[in-house]
Amino acid sequence: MGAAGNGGWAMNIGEVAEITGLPAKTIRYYEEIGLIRPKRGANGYRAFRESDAHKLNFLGRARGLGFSIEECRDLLALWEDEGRASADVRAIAEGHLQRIEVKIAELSAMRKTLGDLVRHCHGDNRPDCPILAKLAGEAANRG
Amino acid sequence: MGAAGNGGWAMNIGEVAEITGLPAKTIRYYEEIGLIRPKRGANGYRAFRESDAHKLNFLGRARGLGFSIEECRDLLALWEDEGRASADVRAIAEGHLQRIEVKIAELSAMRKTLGDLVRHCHGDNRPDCPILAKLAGEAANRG
DNA sequence: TGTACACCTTCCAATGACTGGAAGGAGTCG
DNA sequence: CGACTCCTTCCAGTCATTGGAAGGTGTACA
Repeated sequence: MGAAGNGGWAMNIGEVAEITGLPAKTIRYYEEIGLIRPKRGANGYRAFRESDAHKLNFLGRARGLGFSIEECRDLLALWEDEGRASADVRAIAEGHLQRIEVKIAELSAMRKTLGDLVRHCHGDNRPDCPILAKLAGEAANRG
Repeated sequence: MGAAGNGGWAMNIGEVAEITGLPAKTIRYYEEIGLIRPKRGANGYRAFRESDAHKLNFLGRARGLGFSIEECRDLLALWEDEGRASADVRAIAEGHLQRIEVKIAELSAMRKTLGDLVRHCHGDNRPDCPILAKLAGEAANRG
C-alpha cells in the first residue's frame, strides 16, 4: 500500500487509478497533455493528492458524456474559476449536444438502410444478395 | 482532359475522383492498403479503368453506410466472388448493424443526460451550474 | 543479504481512416 | 521557355488512448 489509504496526503498512480476507474496509462497521458499536474515524490513517482483525484473523476465523467479532451480542458478551467458564467458552460454542452444529435441522425439513417437490406437478404448459400446489389449501385426494385 | 472522357479505357486520378466523389488522397490510400490495384501508364500516373471506378463507387457506398475498411475489403471480395453465399454478406451487415445500434444507444444516453443538464442550467453570468455540479460528482437534487 | 515480485518510470509505436503539405516530375498551352 | 495544372512519393499529424520494451524502486520473505 502507498503512504495513504484514506485521507492521507498522496497516492501512487495505481491507487488513484483504482479509485477513479481510469487506467494508469490514461492518467499519465492526461498529465502529459497538461490536464493534471501531480507532484512528484523523492523517488520520481507521481504523488496524487485528493484534488488530483477529484479532477480525474471530473475528467472521467466528462469523457463518459463524450466531451472531447479540449472541451474537458475548458470545462475543468471553468470549474476551477469561481467567477465563471454558467452561460459559458452551457455553450460547451450545447455544442456537444448538437454534435451528438447529428451523429445519432447519421447512425439512425445507416440503421434504417442497413436494416432494410438485411431484412431483404435471404442469407442462404445462394449468391444473390440485395446488400451487394445496393452497394454496387443498383436501384432497389421495391421498398 | 485525360485520355478518356466517356467510355475510354483509362482515367487519371483526378477524373476518377470527380466521378466517384472520393478525394484523390483517399483513392491513393485505398490503393496503398490493397483495396484497388489500378494499372500505371508509361509516365507513372495511375490509369483507372471502369472496373476500378466501379470498385471505388462500391467502397464509397459501403463506407457511407459505416462499414469499416476491413469489412469493405471482405464485402468487395464477396462481390467479386461469383460463388459467394449471401449468408456471408448478411453476417457482415448484421455485425455492423449491431455495432451501430450499440453506438446509438450510447449516444442516446448521453443526449438524455446532457439535454437534462442543459435544460436545468440557467446559462447566465452567474457561476452556479448544474452541468459542472454533475461533472464534479454531486448528486442532482431533483429530476 | 539476496531475490523474488509488484509497481513505478520513460520512450516509442500502433490504432482507423484519412488529411495536409513539401518536394519534385509530367503534360499542356502560348 | 515560362506558367500553370496535374501527377508522383514520402513524412507527419489527427484523436484519445493503448501496448510493450527497458529499466529503476519498494517491499516482503527466506
